[in-house]
Amino acid sequence: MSRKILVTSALPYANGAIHLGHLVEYIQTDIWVRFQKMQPKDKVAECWYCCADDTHGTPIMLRAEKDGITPEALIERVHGEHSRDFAGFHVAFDNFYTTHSKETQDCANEIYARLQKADLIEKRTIEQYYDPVKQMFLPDRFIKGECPKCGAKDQYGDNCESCGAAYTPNELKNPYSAVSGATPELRNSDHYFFKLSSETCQSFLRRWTREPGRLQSEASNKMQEWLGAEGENKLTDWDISRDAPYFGFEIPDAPGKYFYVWLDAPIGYMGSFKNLCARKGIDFDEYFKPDSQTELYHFIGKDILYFHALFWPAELQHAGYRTPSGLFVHGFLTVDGAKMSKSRGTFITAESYLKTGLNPEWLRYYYAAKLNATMEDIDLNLDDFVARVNSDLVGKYVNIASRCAGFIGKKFDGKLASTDAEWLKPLREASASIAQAYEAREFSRALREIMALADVANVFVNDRKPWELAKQDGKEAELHAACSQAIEAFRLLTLYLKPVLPKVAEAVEAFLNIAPLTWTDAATPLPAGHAINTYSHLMTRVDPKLITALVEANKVSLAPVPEAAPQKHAEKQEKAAEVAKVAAEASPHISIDDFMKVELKVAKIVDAGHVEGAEKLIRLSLDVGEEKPRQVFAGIKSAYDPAQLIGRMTVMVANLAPRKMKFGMSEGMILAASDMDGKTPGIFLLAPDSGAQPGMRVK
RNA sequence: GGUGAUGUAGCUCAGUUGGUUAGAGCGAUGGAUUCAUAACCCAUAGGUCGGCAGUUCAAUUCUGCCCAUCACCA
Repeated sequence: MSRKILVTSALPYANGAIHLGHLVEYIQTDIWVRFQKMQPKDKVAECWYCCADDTHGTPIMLRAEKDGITPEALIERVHGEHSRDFAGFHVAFDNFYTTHSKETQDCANEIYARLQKADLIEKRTIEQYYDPVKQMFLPDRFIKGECPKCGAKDQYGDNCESCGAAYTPNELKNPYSAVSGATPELRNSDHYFFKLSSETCQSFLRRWTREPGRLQSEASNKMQEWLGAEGENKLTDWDISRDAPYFGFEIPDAPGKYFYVWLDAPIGYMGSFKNLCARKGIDFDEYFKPDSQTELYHFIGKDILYFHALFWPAELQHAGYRTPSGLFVHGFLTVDGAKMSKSRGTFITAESYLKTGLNPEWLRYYYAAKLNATMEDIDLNLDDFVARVNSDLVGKYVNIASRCAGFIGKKFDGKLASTDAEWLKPLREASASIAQAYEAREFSRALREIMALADVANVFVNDRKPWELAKQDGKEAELHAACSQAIEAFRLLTLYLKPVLPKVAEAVEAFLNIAPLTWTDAATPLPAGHAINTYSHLMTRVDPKLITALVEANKVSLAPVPEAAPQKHAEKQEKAAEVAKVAAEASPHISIDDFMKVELKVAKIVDAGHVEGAEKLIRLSLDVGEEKPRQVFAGIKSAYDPAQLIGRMTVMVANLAPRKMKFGMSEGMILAASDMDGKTPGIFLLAPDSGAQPGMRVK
């Protein structure tokens, strides 16, 4: 049966620029889609590629306010920027829409209504911080204050970037609103929850995530982790509503309540497709009805697997729609082996790449050469980028046409001889395995294979020595044949590279004077007598100076703390990297004050026991002269038997931020010595001399 | 702390259902060549397959532990 396929890429958030990290996904998807579109209709009847800007949520609302414009104006401006960037990298959406659309709203309302009917929506009252000045409830990331554990100032409401502790906003000391600076107050509010913890969702997801083809094995493992063991209910209900003021869709019959942005984001896929259907006369229901025979694939990054593999299929299933055929999850991009960094200039925007004058197809090729079907991160090594593009694309591939076309033009009036030759057979037959690699998203394998064929073609030209034949009388036919065959090889290589290099392919089609190449054209050689056009160079080499310029253009001086805006994945990463960098550059010495911050106390082990399910941990109860003994988990199981520990004295860090662990709270840390290089085995607990009493300060 | 992943030549990556000399491309070195925007071709060097232990006649490949990096969760 002929396939009908709908493909999506994740929706970029409408408050920031597209950068090279985003592009991994869009280029990956675009290559896959272009490959599908090259297939004959009896194989792939249609393949649609939909995406949209993700336009809702508090950050958009506040950003617009800061810029002094309406959210609608903001998202329209960003939509223009995003469209420009995608077009610049030849990402060919069939529809790049917006979640702020009637279609998305209709779909969201419909899904919500059906979930209500299925008894999967529940209203609950929750307590949340409210900004009395701004008159709005504050998301966690908009509440700042002092870390309850280490006292660091200006920490976000969810975790401390100074000591790493995680907590709830209510625990922050001296909290203030990052929006207005006012002291927030706790208020009650009704919220709507999607009952993800329900039996029906649990059992459905357990089944769904295990079905073949849905998820890559690593993603599937991850899901098992989130779902927990059979019978174990690890999923929690999902808060899908937000209070006004909020930029989004108001929930029907719930004035002042809005759908949380993450509810309508995936629904934006449907909205975008619905919009496309209306314009192209496609049958929307054929794609989204429960027993649909069409295929639906979402390309996403591993950071949003949670939303796409849990909420999304559960929603669709229980709202009476089909679920995705598969999720294609990719890893993150690193640049020169490290997270993208603004201070290093490796947080590279799509716009700056194009403006610097780099060819987008260089990047498409480089990414493709690195991409496979796993969730592994891929690294953009800038030196490697230059070397690889120059040698593969210019040195090998383009060179074949460049070294033969001249003879055809000058000596044979641009007309080809027969291209029927035995040595071209393997090149033609490679079509099947290359197609298989593309289909399986093993792009790196596909390109390795293609480049090996380019080597074959170059060796062929070398062996035939057309430059010598050209000087000898009576060798015209041989020269004609050799060059024509090499041109045919070049045509095949172009065909195979077309999903990756659409613009080069277009130029080659013009040069060869042929119709747009499709996958089946591999079987039909250029006929004898076919006239080709004059060759003009198809691609230049990467000038390393451009890379230097690009990095310079993206360098941002290590600015003070960025404004309080919730951060999408990459920025968050980038920021964490900066924090780590600053920490690493700190002086090798600490002051006495620093040391005194650590409160060391003598502790008596009053109880000790094994921890079920932990390989290294022992649970300790420590008397430090306080009312109640402290519970501490220590990774010393390999060296100590709990029974022998009871009654012993040791030293603990008493003011370490308590940490919630799988097995309970750990309220401190005991001190033990071990060889950091691992040469001498063993762990050695510290103990005070006799006479020390529980609770004594150590300094 | 838990879970998942990754660690193979200077760089980027293949590969091994355990089996004689571990591969490719780039880079380096030497040669050949001059049709091709110095591209192409041939050759050479370069690896204790992260470390330690175990299973085995045999381990880079299996198992365990450790180390490093990344992510997620708590």
